[in-house]
Amino acid sequence: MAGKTAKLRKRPLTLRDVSEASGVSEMTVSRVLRNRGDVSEATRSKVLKAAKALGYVPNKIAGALASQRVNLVAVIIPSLSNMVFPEVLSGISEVLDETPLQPVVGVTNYSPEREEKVLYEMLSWRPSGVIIAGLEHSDPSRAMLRAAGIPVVEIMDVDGEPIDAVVGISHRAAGYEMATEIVRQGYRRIGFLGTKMPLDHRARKRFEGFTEALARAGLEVVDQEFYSGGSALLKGREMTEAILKRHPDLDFLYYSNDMIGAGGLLYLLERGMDIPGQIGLAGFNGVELLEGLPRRLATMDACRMEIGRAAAEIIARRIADESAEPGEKIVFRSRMSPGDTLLRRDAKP
Amino acid sequence: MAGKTAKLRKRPLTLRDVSEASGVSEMTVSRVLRNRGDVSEATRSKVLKAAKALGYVPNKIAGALASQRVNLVAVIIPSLSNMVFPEVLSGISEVLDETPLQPVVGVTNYSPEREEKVLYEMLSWRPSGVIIAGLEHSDPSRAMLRAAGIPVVEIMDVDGEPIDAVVGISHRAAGYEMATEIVRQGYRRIGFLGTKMPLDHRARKRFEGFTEALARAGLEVVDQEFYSGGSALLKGREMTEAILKRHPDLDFLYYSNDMIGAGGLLYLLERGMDIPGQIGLAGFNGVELLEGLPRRLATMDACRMEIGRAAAEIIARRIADESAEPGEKIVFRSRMSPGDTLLRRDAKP
DNA sequence: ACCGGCGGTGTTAGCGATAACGTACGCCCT
DNA sequence: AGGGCGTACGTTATCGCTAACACCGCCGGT
Repeated sequence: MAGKTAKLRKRPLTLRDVSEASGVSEMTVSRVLRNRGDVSEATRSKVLKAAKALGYVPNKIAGALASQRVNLVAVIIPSLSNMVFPEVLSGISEVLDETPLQPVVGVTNYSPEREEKVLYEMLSWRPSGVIIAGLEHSDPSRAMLRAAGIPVVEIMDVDGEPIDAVVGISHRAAGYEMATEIVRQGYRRIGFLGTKMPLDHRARKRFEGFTEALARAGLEVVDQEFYSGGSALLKGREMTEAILKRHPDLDFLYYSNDMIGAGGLLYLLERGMDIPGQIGLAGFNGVELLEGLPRRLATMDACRMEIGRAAAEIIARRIADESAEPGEKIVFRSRMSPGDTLLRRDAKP
Repeated sequence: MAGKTAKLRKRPLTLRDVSEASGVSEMTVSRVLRNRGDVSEATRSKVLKAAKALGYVPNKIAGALASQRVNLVAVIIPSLSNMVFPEVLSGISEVLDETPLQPVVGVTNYSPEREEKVLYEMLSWRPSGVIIAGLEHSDPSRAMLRAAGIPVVEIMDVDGEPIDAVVGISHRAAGYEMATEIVRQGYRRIGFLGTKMPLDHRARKRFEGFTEALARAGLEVVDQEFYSGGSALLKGREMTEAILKRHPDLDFLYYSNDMIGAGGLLYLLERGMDIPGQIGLAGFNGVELLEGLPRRLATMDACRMEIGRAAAEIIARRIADESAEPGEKIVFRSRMSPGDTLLRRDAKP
């Protein structure tokens, strides 16, 4: 019944094998496998049967070289353990799933050198487009992106000079808005807790926007505390303890991300602090995790899924239509969610 | 000074452009760019200068086709939002970074159909090896993996029939061991809370091992509660509330993962329950997050990083040395960490 | 002086697929 | 009957790179 199906072969299968097995030319097999061009139903099924029997998997390497087309989109992000990026990725996947395009992910660990290397590797596969986190890249990286001659979408952040298209939120504005609200609610002695990473430009921009708004109100950050590595939740606890030890009179803590914010929240609740009366808290990101906490931490949504979707849509459009305009810019508005850790004295009655 | 560097070109750059710019043959350029074969220092630097000036990025598609070598390792996992898999990935990356190999990730969302599709796509790029989560695959998937003629490492789980090599822990044993300890500590009315996913075979195996150990002690799970989707932490709360409403007399809750376990823990602490006296809790995975919680949840480590590393090492070895033995099997031992939510009455005084 | 060997470079022939064009055949219409 | 046309295929020529070998000085040993 069987055939030479599972036989251990030395030479890998090619179109030729399928063509011989089904008695038609390689070209016809190629047409069948790609659903392109006219093939009669009879030969189509004959070919498909042969291909399946042999267990043939087309060689996209050869296909891509011949057709000068690669249905890959390079997606370059700093980290996978941040929870932010997997969400962006699923936004991208959702959109690309409806197209022939496929995302390929590269991770830079927030290192410009690695970014450059990863980018080089990815571009050497001649992807049809690039989605890359951030607007800050090394000169060689920018040069490569420009020279690649493919659509490039920089995501997450819009505060800077894009290479081509850009989709994101203004982190500077997000920090500004949060500080404004904090001040409006009457908090005055404000501490900041964040990552040590000088290369997390988005966290930096949030902080800059934050201090700018404080300055406008004649305030400045009373004290700061930084961390790197380790369990963010635990670090949030430790940093909160440390900063309050130095300044027990702080009445607000602004965390650069929700995870350390959550750690701080748990710590303060255990201490029986009055939140948000005695002390207010806020983070950034709107992570799903927060929903299960004893109190909802004040935060701002980073629009992760939307950013992913929008970026993928730009890429898809640009690839489908060569003449589409480059340089598109989409700015999402980060929504504030005050939760239970920020006073809510309404401005208007 | 400049040159025709950033000129907007129609025809993409090829080796030929570099070879013309530097006055040597394409072959020599190829040798320089790959650091292979003897090239004099003079021509080497000449070529490198020209390549850099042009902004040339080699075309791996053509290279791979010509050399019949692709330094990609397909990594196929069910999900990125599970935290487990990013850790496995970093284990893999760490090891592969020391080799010419590069991981390429595909995500299946726990769907066998998607797994099959993703696998097909990846194999069509002719990777040098495959690392794939789980031992359960559709027949066509197994056939493809076998027919690919490349090293295959199935990871996470060792309870089943591997295709080639396998690296993981026994989830059945992990469930068994946890149940044994729970019983040994005197708990008797035990509830189970887990995911609804019938396709998470590892969670299922843990549960099977768990009930088997209970059966041995003449016990069975008193009640169960399942969820799917949404914030795991929140679901953990809700499920805990639900199951205790039905059975207020439960004295132990076994969660199929740490995240819902953490939700349950927070819920019970708020209720002022005596943990682990009145009720004990345990999860599975050993996620970093737990370190920041008010109490340390009892859990078992899934050896994620080690699994990633070991799998990558097998792949690297097999690719470096064609004659290396296939079918290797590495079983890690999942370590129990009783934390603060499981009584600790030692067996021996 | 001759030869072998070696470092350095060029030549030739694919790798496995697809684009573009070519051809055979049947069918309808005049 | 013959022209015109559309369908269903086959042929040929790349795509950009590398393996394998050929080549060519130049060196030192005998």
